[in-house]
Amino acid sequence: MTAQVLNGKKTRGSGVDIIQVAQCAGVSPATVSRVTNGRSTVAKHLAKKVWRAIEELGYTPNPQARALVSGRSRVLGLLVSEITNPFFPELMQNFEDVAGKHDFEVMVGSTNYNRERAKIFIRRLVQRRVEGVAVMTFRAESHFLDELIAENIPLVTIDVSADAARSLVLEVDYAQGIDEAVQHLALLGHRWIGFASGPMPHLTNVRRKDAFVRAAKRIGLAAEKAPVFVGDHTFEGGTQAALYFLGLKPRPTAIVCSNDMMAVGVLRVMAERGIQVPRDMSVIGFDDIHLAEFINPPLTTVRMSRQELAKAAFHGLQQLWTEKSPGSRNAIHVGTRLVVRQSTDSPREAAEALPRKPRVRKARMRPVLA
Amino acid sequence: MTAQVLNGKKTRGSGVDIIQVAQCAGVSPATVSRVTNGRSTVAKHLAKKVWRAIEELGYTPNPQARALVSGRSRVLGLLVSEITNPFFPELMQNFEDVAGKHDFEVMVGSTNYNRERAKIFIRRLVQRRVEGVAVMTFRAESHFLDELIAENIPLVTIDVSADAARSLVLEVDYAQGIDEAVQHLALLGHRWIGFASGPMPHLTNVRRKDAFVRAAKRIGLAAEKAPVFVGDHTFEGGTQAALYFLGLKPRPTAIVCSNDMMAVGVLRVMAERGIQVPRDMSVIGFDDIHLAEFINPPLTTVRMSRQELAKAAFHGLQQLWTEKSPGSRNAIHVGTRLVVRQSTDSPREAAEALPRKPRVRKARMRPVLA
DNA sequence: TTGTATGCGTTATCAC
DNA sequence: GTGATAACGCATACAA
Repeated sequence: MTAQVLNGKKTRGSGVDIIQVAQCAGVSPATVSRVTNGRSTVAKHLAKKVWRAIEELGYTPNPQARALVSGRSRVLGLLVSEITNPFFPELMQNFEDVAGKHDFEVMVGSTNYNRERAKIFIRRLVQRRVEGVAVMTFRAESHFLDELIAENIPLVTIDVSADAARSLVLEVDYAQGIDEAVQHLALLGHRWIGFASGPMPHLTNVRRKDAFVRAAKRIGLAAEKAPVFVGDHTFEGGTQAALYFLGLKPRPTAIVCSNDMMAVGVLRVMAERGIQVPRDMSVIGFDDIHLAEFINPPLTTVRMSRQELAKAAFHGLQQLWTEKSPGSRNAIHVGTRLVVRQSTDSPREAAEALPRKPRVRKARMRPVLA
Repeated sequence: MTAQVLNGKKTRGSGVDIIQVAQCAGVSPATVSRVTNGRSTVAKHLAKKVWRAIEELGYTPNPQARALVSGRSRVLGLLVSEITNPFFPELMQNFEDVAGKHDFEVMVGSTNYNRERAKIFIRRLVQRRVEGVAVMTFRAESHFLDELIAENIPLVTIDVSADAARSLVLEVDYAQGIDEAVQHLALLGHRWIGFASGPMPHLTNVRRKDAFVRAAKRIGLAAEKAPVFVGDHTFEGGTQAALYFLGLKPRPTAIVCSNDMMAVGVLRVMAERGIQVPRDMSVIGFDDIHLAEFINPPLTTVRMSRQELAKAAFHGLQQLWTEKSPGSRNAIHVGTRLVVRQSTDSPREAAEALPRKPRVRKARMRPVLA
């Protein structure tokens, strides 16, 4: 029963429109519009009166009318690959937060690695006239994006450029965190480290693996033949990787995983086999999903900041909006870093085998053979 | 370079409007509108021609224009309490899927138990003229909803009614699954079972706890003094609960938790103390979050179906839309059920103490004292 | 059954 | 700086 009828006219929703505000403030609708849009060409005292009227009437501009006349929907798209992967919800929230601060709404869609789902979602995006899309899918499934590209919608992707005029790529520095991970292990005394990779055609996984191989080489460990198992970034992939490494003749003393879910799978196998982590085997993940600190033992992992990623994605879109010529565009850099928890330690036989670098950060190095 | 200029007029976005379609099909705009809106009052052969024109020109109706003239935004709101709780992303996806099938977009917001966040999000909802909101927050924070109620926006809540004209409540049948859980434990031979509750003023937690107490009573176990620890539905709350139950004089042989995160906390404490689950302690969770099957050991838990919940929420809104008189409205029922995994087993001393029901489903009952 | 005309609430283009 | 006024793209009341 909140002033549903005003001026003999039914009011729906917020009910009050720009004309009523104008009347109440004693100005023209145009001036009200200028005020709500932050145009600086309005006299102070008039703006004041307009704001007062807005306050008094509880006026909120109608977004659909605005969008219609301005051609800008103030809606963004966010495409992720699987919402059940804890990495993404955090990313979504951070993206929505930045977007919201700039008065954008965001449509989120999870492909679940399903081509059809992606297509349907993208269709919805163009139908709703989104002003930009962040494709946070870590896959080069750019054929999904054809419709977006055809509509000339600004696009921000990860790792691999969309090959479109109005697009921009976020370059994740995998090497940074993976270097830290390998050095961390080397310092602990590990000399034979396995890498559980994600599915191989995907660029992001190639990069993670290459970063590992280079890091291992650089550290002087495992020469060029660091053992690599190609999994699929799932829990099951992790169990398979664990089984593979456990079967190796000289068994690795540590496993670095291409993502956290695989690390969780590895942990499960170790637990089932009675192999203590980290005493008998060190494990490192990648992503730092929420779960990483709740699993047993808490997972040492490489963190890729969701907040940084979200901000970079939004700013990338901003860049594309304000950009005149699609020329001088440079990729946006996103860092990674190691987070040490409790799934890494010195290997049991390490202390005497490697007496040369006894100094390890914390006092977590165990006494010999104890 | 996709037909950006048509008829000497710059086309933006999908570019083609209802008038062009009308011309192309040789009918009036009104007829095109009737066709796209599925009005049955259009002659078959004309509709055919219209569809052909739509196809040919790649026409998609402008949602903002539609919303403006019809007064219906085709946008819904979804409010959850914390996006990092794996329960919610699944719920979100399911809700978006149902909504999407009916041509609705959904704005999701996570309060993170932060009053200010909720307020801000709700303001955005009314500004965007959402047609309905699903409040899946499991809390009676109805003061958040005042603005929604004042705008007379259809509201679906969980457990506790919003006390608004156009609202409806989803009644989750906690007792159903919790009964199953307690009976499952009783069948395994447990007679002294602890309950780790969520924060107590909240109705949902009261209901879960009451369901447990009643189930325990009904089963004839633990008389009326089943031990209850009031935690806070977080991982830490779970560790505290575990410590509490471990300190009890006759130590419970099983712990039922009010949600999965607490169960995960319990599991962690058990692991740290070297207490084997399920051999030395059985643990049951509630929710069946994704993580439940990946934790060690996989968690026996009560599943509350996200899909069922999402569908119920949407159908609730539909009901509110089509409803004439806000009278004959009945709550929507949502069930729960036990999912048995590997965190439950017979207590060690059970077999001789309770010889009466030796038959347990799978062959998971251990030999006495082995 | 189909077409014509009006209006939805706002921004933008002009004059002033 | 400020105010009229014409779009924006569509649904719909009404006329035919």
